[in-house]
Amino acid sequence: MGETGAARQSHGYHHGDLKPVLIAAARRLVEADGHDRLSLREVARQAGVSAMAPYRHVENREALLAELAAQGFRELGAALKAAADQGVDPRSRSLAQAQAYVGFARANPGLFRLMVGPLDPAQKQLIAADAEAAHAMGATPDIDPDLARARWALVHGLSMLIIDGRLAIAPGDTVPAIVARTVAALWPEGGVGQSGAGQSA
Amino acid sequence: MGETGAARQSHGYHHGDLKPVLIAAARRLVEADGHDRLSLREVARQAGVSAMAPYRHVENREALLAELAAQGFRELGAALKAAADQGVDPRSRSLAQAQAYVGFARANPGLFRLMVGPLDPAQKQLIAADAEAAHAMGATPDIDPDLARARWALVHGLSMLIIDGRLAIAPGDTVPAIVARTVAALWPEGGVGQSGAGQSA
DNA sequence: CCTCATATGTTTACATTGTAAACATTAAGG
DNA sequence: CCTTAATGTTTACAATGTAAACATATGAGG
Repeated sequence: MGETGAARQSHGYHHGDLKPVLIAAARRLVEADGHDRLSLREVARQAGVSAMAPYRHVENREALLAELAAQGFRELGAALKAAADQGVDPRSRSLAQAQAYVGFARANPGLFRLMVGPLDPAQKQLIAADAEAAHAMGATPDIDPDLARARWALVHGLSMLIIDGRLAIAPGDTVPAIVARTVAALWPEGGVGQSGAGQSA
Repeated sequence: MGETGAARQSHGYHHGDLKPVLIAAARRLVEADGHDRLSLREVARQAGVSAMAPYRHVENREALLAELAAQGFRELGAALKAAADQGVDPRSRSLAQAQAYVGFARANPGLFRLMVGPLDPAQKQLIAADAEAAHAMGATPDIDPDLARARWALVHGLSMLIIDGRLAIAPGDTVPAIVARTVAALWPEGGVGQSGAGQSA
């Protein structure tokens, strides 16, 4: 961890730049144990700080989780935007976004479950903007809202089933390939451009 | 252990038929507050029994949640089976099952999230049979496994988005109607037979 | 009927957690 | 240098999960 700019290095009493450290620790723990098992005291411990120190930077446990969720939505939004920018036709764009969505969920299952799960109304307000932005990124401007909703539900459901290990993956098959074939069910007009989804079997 | 068939009513020291009461209380609390906030002590309190009494009937908190999940999977399996039995052509059968799946999730959101969420490996083993049965009920014997997976993911994702309130429902629109139209996106060959999905506006 | 093993509840005890309150230290600015 | 706000700490308390020891009810066998 590079201590440049704002961070102090005295580290005697005042940490100097604690909040990002807390968030990073929380994120690590959420991935390790799930957001419902996140302990503020353990976060403090990992940050090498007293049990009450986090309360100088977040209102309470829920607020810390909300910040984590907001961070996640910002990252997901960026990933979806990047995916959208790399396709030419609507179909390949949408497939790229599906891969990005599922990819994010697989890379950050604990965080994704937190983002997707129910949250206190107060905290929900906090992440609303970021969540909205991510969703806007995910919804390609289709003519048919039913089709857009179907795509979203499909990709979301696929993500959930995958990260919960409920989807049997045949030996030799890969998740991106499964995503590509599954999403293709919503585009009956021929095969999709399988960019980078190699099938080894 | 020969149970006399019904509950005792002495209720002085021994309750007599505590376990179902505990499970019912737990289920109520899971719906009210979410499974992550379930407190064994509160379950005991609701059952009018001491804090340690539940441990005579379940190993620990996780095991109680696992029993709840298993019960949920049995009910979901029954609902899917009933739905399958009431359609004639494969398409209306599958739509009925989709409605049953989403209907179950909407009727028992807390339980559904528990069933769907991650569980200790030990407890997962416990509910595996019931979960498997429910999934088998949900999977209509299609020729194409990709299509079957797409349907499952779609319905699952739709359920999650709906119970988490992430789906805007236009005034006058209804959830069953949305389900019907969304699922129809996977059957491009014309409109589905909208059995019982009335639009109230 | 009496006795007793067993199933079922209870009380006590302890470690862990979230968080409020009061105290301590440091950084920054007059 | 002295004050003040920001940031960390210690102390304290209530709630939780759960282990251990104790209590009682209930059904089987004498």
